[in-house]
This record gives sequence, structure tokens and C-alpha cells, in this order.
Amino acid sequence: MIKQTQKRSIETRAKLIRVATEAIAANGHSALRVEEVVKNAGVAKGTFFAHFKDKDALMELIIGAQINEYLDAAEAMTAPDDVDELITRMRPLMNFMTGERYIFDVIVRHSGAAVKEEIGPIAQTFDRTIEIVSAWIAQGQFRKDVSEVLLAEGVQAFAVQAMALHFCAINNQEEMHLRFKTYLQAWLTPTPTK
Amino acid sequence: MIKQTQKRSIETRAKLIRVATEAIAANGHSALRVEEVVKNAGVAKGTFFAHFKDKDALMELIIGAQINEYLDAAEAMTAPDDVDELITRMRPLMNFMTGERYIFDVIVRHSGAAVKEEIGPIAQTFDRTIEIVSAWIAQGQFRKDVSEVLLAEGVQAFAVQAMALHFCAINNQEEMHLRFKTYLQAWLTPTPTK
DNA sequence: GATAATAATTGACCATGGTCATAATTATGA
DNA sequence: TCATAATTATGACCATGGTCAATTATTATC
Repeated sequence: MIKQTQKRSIETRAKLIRVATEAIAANGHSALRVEEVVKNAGVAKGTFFAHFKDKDALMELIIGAQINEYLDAAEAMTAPDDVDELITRMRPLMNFMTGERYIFDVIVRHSGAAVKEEIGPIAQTFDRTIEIVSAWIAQGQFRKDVSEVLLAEGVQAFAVQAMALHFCAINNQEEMHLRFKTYLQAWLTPTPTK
Repeated sequence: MIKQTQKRSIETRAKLIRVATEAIAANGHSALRVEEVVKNAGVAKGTFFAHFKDKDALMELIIGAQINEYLDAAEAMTAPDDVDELITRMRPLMNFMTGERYIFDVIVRHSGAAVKEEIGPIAQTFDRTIEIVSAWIAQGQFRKDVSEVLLAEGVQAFAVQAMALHFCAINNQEEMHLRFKTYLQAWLTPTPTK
């Protein structure tokens, strides 16, 4: 019962992704229409859904790839020494994620995998972010009373919170990063006096 | 330019909300259909959208009201002394929020207000949660190096994170609360040894 | 190379949220 | 009480994502 994937199918799928990526580059994520994609790819509508469970699945794929580009860039940098540098490293990615409300919604919706065996592209980038950030934290001047993985998970939680509040009111991106900084200082370099 | 709202309009709106609430009680949030609501309310489809910007706006209203019931219950309790008690206080609300994937998505989508002047029902409950939790934290045995409001915002960030990961894989709710506990211990009672 | 088996594609059709010009109702005021 | 304005309701219509039985293309078998 092994399904033999034909070359034709691989090409069709690639064409759909390419066409969709181009459309997004031109008009933004939220403006993408399935009809438009299949028309420009020269296939029928049903073909689209034979390749992707739904429109969201394709978006997840594309956004996941975009996030990975930012993570590549982040990974290429030196480990941050302090909170300020950590924020600088994450800034481009956070700006991308909040560049369009639609993007952020898709990301949040897919930040957790549906099934353990089948972890989606965006959930994968969350895992990868944890890896990268925890490796950074292990090298920097941060608290040592809890594991760096836990700290990295917290960084992610605060990043999501800062981004969610970014869409609140007329907050601009600079405010978002400031808020993020306040969180991280309290999280990564606490000085409790109970 | 003051719009005079007629009694008829108020009644129609109330009927739509009541009918929708009943339908949700019977079949769950995600199964709600606008067609069904207008049919049972005895009005035309267009009327629905004259009263609510979109289906999401009604959902926000109803879910916001439900959250407020949980907050009422939480507020009636004594302030928690430690992390365990804090989690106990928040447990029913978090269980509700994760009871249906659809509910959580709606909540996250509306956790930030669109405009400062017009803060939505769910965003209001987030504010209220911050108030309640920060008041609790001020009274309990928690770190004092940062403001209780900041700590409360962190509690919320970690709650969202724990809930998002809950949908990941086959994690059950117990695991969610355990994860939440780990976060909160590190956040609220740090013992750094830099 | 004929035939059977499997994979891939098709497009008419459906489900459902949302729009808007028009009609019906209610308030206003002389 | 009637004319006029303002408010509310209507439902045909549209936009768009998604389904599925039927069809076509490819591969395997002899």
C-alpha cells in the first residue's frame, strides 16, 4: 500500500506554491485567493485541494518558509550578551510576523501541532526558535536557576504577548519592542527581593 | 447627529443574542450558523449584519460574557498565597478557553483591541484579568522587584502559551496546568544565581 | 503493446458568511 | 393627523472556500 507519487504531481504542487508565493509577494497574504492561484497555475480548483488540505495549509507552508529565512539570518549571528541584543536578533522576525494582521493570526493558529506525528511547518519553526534562543541564553548573562529551554519558552510567550498587544490600539512596532524588552528584563534577569 | 435607537431595534438585537446563546449551549460554538440564528429569531439575514459587524462580533460578545462569569467566580475567591493556589483560581477559566479549539481562536484573535476608543468585549476581559491577578499578586508571596501589573501580564502570557501548546499533540488539560505551573514558578518566584 | 490498477485531475456543485438597494416601520413637528 | 425624515428590516444576490463522482493520465503486469 505504498502510494507512488508521480513526477507530474510534484510539478503541479511546486507550481501551485510558486504561483501563490508570487501572488503574495505582489498583493500580500490576506489578498490571496484560491481561484487566482489555480487560474495562474493552469489547473482546476479541485487540484488545489488534492494537494493541500485547505487554503490555510498552503499559507502555513509559505509563512513557515518565510519564518525559516529569518531564523537562518538569526542563527548566523553571534549569541546576544544581554536583553537588548536578544531583541535586536529577534526584531526582523517579529516585524515580519506583525507586518500583516493576517500573518499573525495564521501563525498563532498553527503554533501548536495538531498531532504529534505530524508537526506542521509553523510549529516546526517554533521548535526551531526555542532551540536557537535556548542556545543563546546558555551563553549569555542570564539567570541560571531554571533551564535555558524553559527560559526560551518564556521568551516566546512574551514575544507572542507583545505582538498580540501590538495590534491593540495604535501601538507602533517600536512600542512593541519596548514592551518586549520590559518583559524580558523581568524574565531573564530578575532581582527578586521577596 | 445623535442616532435614536428604537425599542424595536433593542429587542431584535436581544433576540439574536438569546437565540445564538441557546444554539451554542446546544451544539457548541463552532457549529453556530448565521442562517440558523436568523431563522430561529424570525428575522432576515441582513438584519443580523445590521446589528453585528460580522459573525465574529457576536461570538466575541457571547464568549466575552462567558469569560466574565468565570472572572466573577474568580474574583469572589480569596487571594492565592502561592502558585498552586493561583492556578486553582484560574483553572476553570482556562478549561473553558480550551474546551473548544474554536473558542481559543476567537479569544486570541480579539485579545487586542482594534482601536483604543473601542475596546471589544474580550479585550476588556483581558484587562479585567490583569486587574484581578495583579491585585492577587500584590497580596501573595511573590517577587517584589517588578510591578504586580507586569507580573500579571506575564501570567497572562504564560497562560496563553500553555493553552496554545495544549492543542499541540495529545496533551490533555492536566498537562496544560502542569506546564503553566512550571512557567509561573519561574516567573513569580525566581531564585537567580547568575 | 494490450490491459488492469493506481494516481492525478477536473469542474459542476455546495456551504456559508456577507452586501446593498429597496421596502416597511417609527418618530417628528406644524 | 398628515407629511417628511430617520431608523430598521428585508431578501435576492454575491464572494469565496471547499467537496466529490466522474474522467483522464500514468504505471505495472503479462
